[in-house]
Amino acid sequence: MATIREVSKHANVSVATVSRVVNGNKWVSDSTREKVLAAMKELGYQPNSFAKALATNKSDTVGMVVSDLGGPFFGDMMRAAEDEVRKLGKHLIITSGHDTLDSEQDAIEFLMQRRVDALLLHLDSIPDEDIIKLSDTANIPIILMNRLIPELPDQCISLDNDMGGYLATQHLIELGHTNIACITGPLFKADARSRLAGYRRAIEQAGMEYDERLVIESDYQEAGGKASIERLRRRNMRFTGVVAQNDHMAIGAMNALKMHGLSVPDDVSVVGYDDMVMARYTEPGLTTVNIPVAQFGQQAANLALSRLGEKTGKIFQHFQPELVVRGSSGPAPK
Amino acid sequence: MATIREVSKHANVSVATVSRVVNGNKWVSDSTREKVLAAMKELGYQPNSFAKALATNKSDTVGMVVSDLGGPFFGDMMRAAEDEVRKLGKHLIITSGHDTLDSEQDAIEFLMQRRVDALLLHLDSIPDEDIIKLSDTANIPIILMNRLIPELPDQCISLDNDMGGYLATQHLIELGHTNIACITGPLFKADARSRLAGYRRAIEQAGMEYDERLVIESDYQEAGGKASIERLRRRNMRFTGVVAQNDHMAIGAMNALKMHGLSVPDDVSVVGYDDMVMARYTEPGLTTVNIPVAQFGQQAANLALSRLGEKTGKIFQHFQPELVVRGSSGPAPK
DNA sequence: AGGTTTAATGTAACCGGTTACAGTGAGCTT
DNA sequence: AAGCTCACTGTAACCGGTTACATTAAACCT
Repeated sequence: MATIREVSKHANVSVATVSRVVNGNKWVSDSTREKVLAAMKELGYQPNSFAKALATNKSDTVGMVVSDLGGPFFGDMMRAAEDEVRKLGKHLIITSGHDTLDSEQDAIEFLMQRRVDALLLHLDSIPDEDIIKLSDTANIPIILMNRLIPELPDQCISLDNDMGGYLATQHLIELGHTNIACITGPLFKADARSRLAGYRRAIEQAGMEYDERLVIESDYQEAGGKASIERLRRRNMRFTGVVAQNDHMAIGAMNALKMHGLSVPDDVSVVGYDDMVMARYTEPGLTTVNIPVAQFGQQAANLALSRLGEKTGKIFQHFQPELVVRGSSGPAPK
Repeated sequence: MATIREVSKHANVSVATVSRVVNGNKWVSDSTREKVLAAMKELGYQPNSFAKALATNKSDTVGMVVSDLGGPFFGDMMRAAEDEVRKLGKHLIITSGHDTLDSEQDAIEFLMQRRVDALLLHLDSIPDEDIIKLSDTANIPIILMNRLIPELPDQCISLDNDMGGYLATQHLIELGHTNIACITGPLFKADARSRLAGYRRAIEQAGMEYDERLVIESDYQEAGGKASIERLRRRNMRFTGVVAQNDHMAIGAMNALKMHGLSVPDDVSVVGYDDMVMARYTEPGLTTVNIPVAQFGQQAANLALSRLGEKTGKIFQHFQPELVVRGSSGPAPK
């Protein structure tokens, strides 16, 4: 692999001149530039990115941590972020946090050691304080995706989860439902708490009473959704609507309801959250709340790049969810 | 950020000694090691990976090119590959080839410039010859995923697509179907051709005649599956079974059949290929051919690592698909 | 005691770029 | 013609590690 010095010998110029040509510095005469370009082409010269990074202390690399490299949710986010980053000739290094505290910390350390220029983080387990500390000590832009940390408002790309919970619940209320259950994610997660708050707000605003017995804390898994229906039945709670805090649980709930001979949506309406691919394919199609996942990735990347002074333009940081109505929700039975 | 020289001053030793401690070289006395470790901790020393890469000409990084960062197919592959790579303290850099020739070449060039230690490639558009050339010139391991290049058999992780096509078709034959249509992917792609060959083999082996009019070349998209059913009907072909070469097209086909008032599987049986997540959620569940996607990623990573001499053990390179029977296939109607 | 081995450590060149600074010569001013 | 710009180019230090080789001192022969 040819080095800059070989190129400089070949073209009869100094290394500084070659470097100038490579980096588009204007203080090079046309004839010299030609010579250098010819030599570069002849030797198949490719600059060594490590040497460059070492000398400039910049890696032209953006790091991203996601909870899970699989999963359609993150796929769209990664794709969108990579598009933005590569437009500027930079790389995206993606690592997985595997949804555990250790692994998330490990992933961040990994990327910091790689001296990424910025960090796009989707974290589930690391608490706010640690992120704030990281943001203070690391002297690179740190962007949080799908999370709102009050102390770092201008580094967050977030969704109004309260509004999402509200929309889902309000939809069922409008359809005439008066007994609406809620299956939540783990309530130590902020998004689950916000969605629940939105549910409660809708209930109370409609003049109904918030009944804790209709709320089941679950785990964001399909099996959890199923189990939640069983728990509701064992509590002898009457309900004609179910707001699940994600699509997995909603699908589990639908299956459990069917298994008990109940029809969705004739007997019970079900609303999900996330609008994952399968929501379109269930029978009936799942009414759910859409999250602009690709936007998260895109705007997070743009926010980071603008922090680095490499990009200008408006950046949207706070997104509103939208209700997607399909077949799983209908008028309340008489 | 502390450098190795600062640490060496702090511990009253030379840089060489610090380097030895960091890299676990045994020619260091216990007392010195203690001193150095203490100094490292005190200064919060983190080795600069670029300096290391520059000096050793190794990046501890494996590059991966996938067609699409979204899509459940690649998610599982990436996750499995990352797991393996990180077990050895290395990084996976993933870039997207976006399913186009230019973009795939670009992604490879990107990664080569980053001096990755090995390359895991899932390529759709780059022809065999170019890959062979790349493999010859690049002096790092190049591993192909889900592709079999005859000239590079020991660098390929592949699936027996012929067998997959055969299994799907044979399944319908066993159920008594005698008129079985096939909806293929773009036939310039090798996997589509192999799957079609398997279809034909099953048909002919059962003593039936291969009828070109029952074969529709499509595009691996849901809309394409739908359109293919329309074309079959316009051709006035009678069929009670459909073998689609991926799940997207199978789902499109199912929807089209339903739209024409036909029941799946009572009137027409449908078999897909890939066993994507949604195959479980359609109504009825989609009978399909499973691809061990995670295995691809895992074994590709292991193959690369073993080529680098960093790992030993058996590696599986050639996989057999398996039929997953769900509700979309049933006995042929009388 | 002198020579040899062995363990532990240090010195300095090197990896391949960037860039501050110095230097050169042509063209322009006065 | 001397002085001054200005455009262009070169020299060499530097980024932060690795590692071949030199050095040192203690231990172990015979």
